Amino acid sequence: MPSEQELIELRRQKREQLLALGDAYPARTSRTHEAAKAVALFERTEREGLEESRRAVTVAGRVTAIRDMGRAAFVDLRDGSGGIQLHVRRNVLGDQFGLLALVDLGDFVEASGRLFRTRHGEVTVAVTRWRVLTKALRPPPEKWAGLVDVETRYRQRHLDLMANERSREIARARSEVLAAVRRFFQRRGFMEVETPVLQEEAGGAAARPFYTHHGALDRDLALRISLELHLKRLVIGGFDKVFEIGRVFRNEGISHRHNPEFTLLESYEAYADYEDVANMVEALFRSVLSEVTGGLEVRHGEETIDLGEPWARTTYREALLEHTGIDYRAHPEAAQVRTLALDRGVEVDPDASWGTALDALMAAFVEPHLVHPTFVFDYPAELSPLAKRKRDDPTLAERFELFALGIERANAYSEQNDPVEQRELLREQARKAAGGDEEAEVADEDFVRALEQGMPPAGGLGVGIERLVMLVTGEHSIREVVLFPAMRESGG
RNA sequence: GGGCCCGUAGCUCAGCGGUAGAGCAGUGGACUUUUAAUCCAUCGGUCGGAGGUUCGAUCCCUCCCGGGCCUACCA
Repeated sequence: MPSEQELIELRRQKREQLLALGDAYPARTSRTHEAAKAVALFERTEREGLEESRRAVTVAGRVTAIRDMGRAAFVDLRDGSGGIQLHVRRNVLGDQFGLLALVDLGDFVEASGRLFRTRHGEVTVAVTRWRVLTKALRPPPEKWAGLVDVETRYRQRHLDLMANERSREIARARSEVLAAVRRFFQRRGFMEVETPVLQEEAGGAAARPFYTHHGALDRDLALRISLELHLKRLVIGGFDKVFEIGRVFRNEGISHRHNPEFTLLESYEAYADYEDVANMVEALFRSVLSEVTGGLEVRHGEETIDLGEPWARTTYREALLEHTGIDYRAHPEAAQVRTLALDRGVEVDPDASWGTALDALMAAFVEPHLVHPTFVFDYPAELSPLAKRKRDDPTLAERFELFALGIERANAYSEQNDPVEQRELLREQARKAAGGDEEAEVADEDFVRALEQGMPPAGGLGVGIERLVMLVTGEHSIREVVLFPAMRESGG
């Protein structure tokens, strides 16, 4: 019989014995204190020198260690608040001491008794009564090295969370980031909304969508790739400040920076432009960072950056010129830019457009250097079909991206609200799509029709939540900040 | 997608041509203030899968499956 099966079989037998004695899975517990609260209570009363310090408590949690000394044992318990130690003694517990033989690592138990401090100084429950709350059939990960195997950590995240404090910290940080983002927008008078995930056409970004099928309607539907087009319709409808935090899906490669589904934050503010949005982003990031970490510094490997210092501002043209010596105005043909890229060892598709080739240069030579937070303003209009053109230079769009630690963290526009121009730009994209360009955006006639109703000038923002959580936690793999990252089918 | 690396006990890892080891966990025993408890004994393996080379393969070769890092695209 395989060893794992033996381990499980032994635990099954203990479960049977527990059931014979009463229950191995009682529904009701009588916990009076979380572990951390019990310890704090003891420490407080102890400081005050009260006799009452030996207060009786009932705690409950998962057994993480058992140190058995024959007629007595120490049992470590952990609940959501932290841990506390139990001391079980034969002469105190009598018959109930025998329960120790049926308790394994990973089980949940409840224990009552007075608090005391051991010789080594640990606050401990002197157990007078205890019982099993949940019998676990599988053993927990090893206690010292913990769970290291990355694949198991991602596929069986419960084991990872059980074994690794860091994983629990990251999960909590993500939750706090989301809460802090919501507080920020709520304070500024934004309304949180929810828009459809299933759509006829997936628009608002350049990405390949996933498709699914609606049975009753017998119709294929796309999963959204952005939130943009619906949110703008809400602005048209009269909601001046809206935001959504929603899952979007992009049918592209999986990597340490890309998960096929990720959480996107988008906000739209009427009567604001991209300069206003830039100021807001700065405030947003600082607010989130200080609320979650208590400071404005971020450590990432060797690098430490201080988001409290003024953020750099440059333009697409200046940044490219500074880092590559290329002024794209001198090279208006796609073929010229492709040659420049190839000359510098950057791979570009032979039929890459002018903008795509420029972006390859940006990604290779500029972005990695943008360690301290840097706004890059005024993208080539060709790359930004949903952004308003600059009045004094129609080849540029009122768009910025924010970079920090070499990675794009935010993307924003003064939104295009001229329906005639918008329709023309989207038709151009449609022509590219028809010509086989998978990156082209899909024209959405319903959206343009809505624009014809009149959209006030508005500033829009997009932030990948995972990217923000990675910034806050200093993690460099998206899989560490997504609880259940996409994996291939398990095999081998 | 390309390059490099990895897959051995439930977990963490050694071994790298002669048929598999340690620690933790488990089991039995000693121990009533331990905390990686300690001490003694002991159980536990299709060495990711399939082929090939060889007298003999966990080890060398090929393919497949899964994973990681770097790189590319995106957010």
